[in-house]
Amino acid sequence: MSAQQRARAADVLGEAGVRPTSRRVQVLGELIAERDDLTAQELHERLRARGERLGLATVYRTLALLAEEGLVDAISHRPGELCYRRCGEGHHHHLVCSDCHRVVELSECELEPWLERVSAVHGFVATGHRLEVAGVCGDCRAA
Amino acid sequence: MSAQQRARAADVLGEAGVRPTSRRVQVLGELIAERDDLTAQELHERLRARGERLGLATVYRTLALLAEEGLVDAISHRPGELCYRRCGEGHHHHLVCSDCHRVVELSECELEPWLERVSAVHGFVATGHRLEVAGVCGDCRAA
DNA sequence: TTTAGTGCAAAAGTTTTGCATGGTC
DNA sequence: GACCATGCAAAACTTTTGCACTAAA
Repeated sequence: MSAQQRARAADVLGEAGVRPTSRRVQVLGELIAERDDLTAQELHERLRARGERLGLATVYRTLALLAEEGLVDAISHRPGELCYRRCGEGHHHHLVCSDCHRVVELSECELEPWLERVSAVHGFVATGHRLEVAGVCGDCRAA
Repeated sequence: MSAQQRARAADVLGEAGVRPTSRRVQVLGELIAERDDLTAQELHERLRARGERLGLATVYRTLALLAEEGLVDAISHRPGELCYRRCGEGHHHHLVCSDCHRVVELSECELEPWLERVSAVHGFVATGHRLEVAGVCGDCRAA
């Protein structure tokens, strides 16, 4: 993680009104540097491997905070395991490669009108939805 | 769970080529009788409350088997917790009430063409998708 | 009799919590 | 000094596994 990423992470935290402690900067910075997603355990291992003596509980607490502030997305590919990713703003879904776990954001979500209509048929008012798309990316198909 | 439900559960198991043991009949019968969904723990508690001395591990093993055979659906509302439900055949999604957990099947899924198109833009080949819709049902809105 | 299923207990794995310590305003 | 964040260890919780025992084909 470069100094630039650390500075950007600190900025993001500051703008969100979250105190930019060194641990939070490290965790968010790591997610900013990562193209795909990471579990709390993976994040912890990476930072430990760099000589950081941070606790696993801190990683969990930090990720929960970042997710609550909307600074990162929590994605669940498999039950019993939450992954975190620094994503763009706004409503979107994820396209994930089953092989290499590469994540792509899909921002062109056209589901709302359909969902509202279908929900109303069953007497429901739709309040939200979660879509996860699995696929195989170009690199993995070539290999 | 009535004798009729038990008979139906045994039929369903037999048709799927799964040996209809008494435990499997009980677990599937319970899911057939339930309108919404149940966790393994809830299922275990219900059957224990009836005086059945079945193990929690058996419930997990049975549910995994039923899900693999396509006899029940595994739904994940919250990460870290799998729910099971006896659903209709074919591809569908779930509309779940955030208040009472009532589940409705949505069978009119029109996502495939859109997903294939959007995936291709990113070099992916879409292989599957999971959509969970949250909402509030009529009963809960009235209350 | 041979195989598959089950109960119980222990283990595994992830996530949360309690509490003392340390850092920050 | 007051408050928030952190490390560490223990606990909580869901799910899986090992193994002896039982039931079924």
